[in-house]
Amino acid sequence: MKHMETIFACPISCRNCRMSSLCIPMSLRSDELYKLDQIILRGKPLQVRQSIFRAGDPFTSIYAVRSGSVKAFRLDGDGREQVVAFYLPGEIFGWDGLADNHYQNTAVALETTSVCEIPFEQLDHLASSITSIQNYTTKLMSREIINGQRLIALLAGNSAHQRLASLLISLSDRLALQKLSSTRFRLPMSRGDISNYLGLTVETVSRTFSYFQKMGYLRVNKKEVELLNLDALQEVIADSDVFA
Amino acid sequence: MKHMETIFACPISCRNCRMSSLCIPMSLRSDELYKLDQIILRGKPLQVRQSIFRAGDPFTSIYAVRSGSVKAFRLDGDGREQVVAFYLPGEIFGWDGLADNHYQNTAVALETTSVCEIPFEQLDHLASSITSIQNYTTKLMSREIINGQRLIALLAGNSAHQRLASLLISLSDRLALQKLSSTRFRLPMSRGDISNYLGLTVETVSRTFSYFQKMGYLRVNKKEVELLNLDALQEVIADSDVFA
DNA sequence: AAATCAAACTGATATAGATCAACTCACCGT
DNA sequence: ACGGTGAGTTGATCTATATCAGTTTGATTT
Repeated sequence: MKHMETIFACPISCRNCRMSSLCIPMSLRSDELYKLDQIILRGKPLQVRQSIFRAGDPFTSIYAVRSGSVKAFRLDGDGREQVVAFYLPGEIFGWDGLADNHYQNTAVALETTSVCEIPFEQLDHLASSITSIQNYTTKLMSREIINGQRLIALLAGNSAHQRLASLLISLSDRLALQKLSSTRFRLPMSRGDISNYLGLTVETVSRTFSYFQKMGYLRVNKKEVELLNLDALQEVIADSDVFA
Repeated sequence: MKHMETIFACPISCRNCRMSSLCIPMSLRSDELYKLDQIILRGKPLQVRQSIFRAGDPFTSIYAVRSGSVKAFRLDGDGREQVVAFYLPGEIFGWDGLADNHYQNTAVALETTSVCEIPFEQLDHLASSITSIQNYTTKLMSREIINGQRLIALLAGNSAHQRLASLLISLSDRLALQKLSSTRFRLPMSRGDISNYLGLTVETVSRTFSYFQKMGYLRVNKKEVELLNLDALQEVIADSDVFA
């Protein structure tokens, strides 16, 4: 073991993972963390468009994003894809596979991405002795339900401007959790992914970016964005046009 | 105990509940079911519009619909309500409260409704010794995540016709699980609830019902519907207008 | 450096569904 | 029985966003 550590300059474990304060380790004592660390699989980084799992694959594991980002989508009736979530570092995905032991979604890397694979059977076994793991995974699933419902509300009741503003604020908030800049960042997903996720066309997304820029709310150039006026964006979201 | 049973003509327990084959009991052996039955609270029926819990209330329990039906909605920014789910007999709701120990949604009865309250702390305690309960609740949450994602896909990528057809087919399928007619039933929710849930206006929902009726897909009168051509409705859903 | 290609942006036009307005009907209380 | 109230329906018009049609840009190949 010691030997291994001398070979690999930077052995990867939860202990030295930058995301540990956002991820499952957050809820664990040191001895518990050790046991968790033992079951986690860390493969080589994924390339853009490489899939982590595909809809229909047998469910084996949940995954945590270590670096990079992931989109999850359903294949809808015919073959159209419908993006249902984006995942950033520290976030955990794959719960959709649990209900009937097969993933319902496909998860693919949006950029060069590292994920931690957490075999569910082993996690579940750990959970039976470490209640904080049980509690935490349950909370994670509840959080996923809430996030889904938040998106449902966004899609059912909001304009294109509100939808895009919401996504930008959401990304901003989640980057802040990672101690990264919440105002200047690179969008990991394409305009096509954004429009699909928000139930709009690419043209509308593009025009809305242009509009926000014209209004001085942000600066945008391809995937680089700088949010210049968070309050204005919040206001876009809040403004139900009850009083037009 | 025996005494009690003589007083109440029909003592309510999971054992004689018509929904037991859809609900948690489904996964349990007889001795396990006994323990579950002990912790479940069964209050008097709720009247229309009565709430089971409200957004912000401390999380205590999950709930199973015994009879009647329930809508769950978020309060969005300002005070607008956004319906995120409908629950029918045998279905379980309240998972949104787990993440941070407060319900995110409000749940209200759409008609006279009986629910079983399952105190979560006690359920969780049971789950630590009865693994089938643990497994089943986890699957229920996963199912809730998937249902949310299905709705997201519906809202993001489908027309008014497709959305309403989807809801009707979903209700039909769920009624079939209850061994009720899947073609003739009473909608428990108002046009307003339907339109809110589907991200449409009441007028559009009404017109779409009329259109389906004109096409002979169904007969509708207020809340009574009779589905006359399931295949046609399925086709409405499937038809991506790739080829218009 | 030229050629190719995909992503993003922008303009012109079309349309699904929203909005505004009126009407019907069932139900409720008096 | 009689007005009142709210849910649902239907019609006329409006508009946010889709669709169609380029153009620009930057990356990749040759």
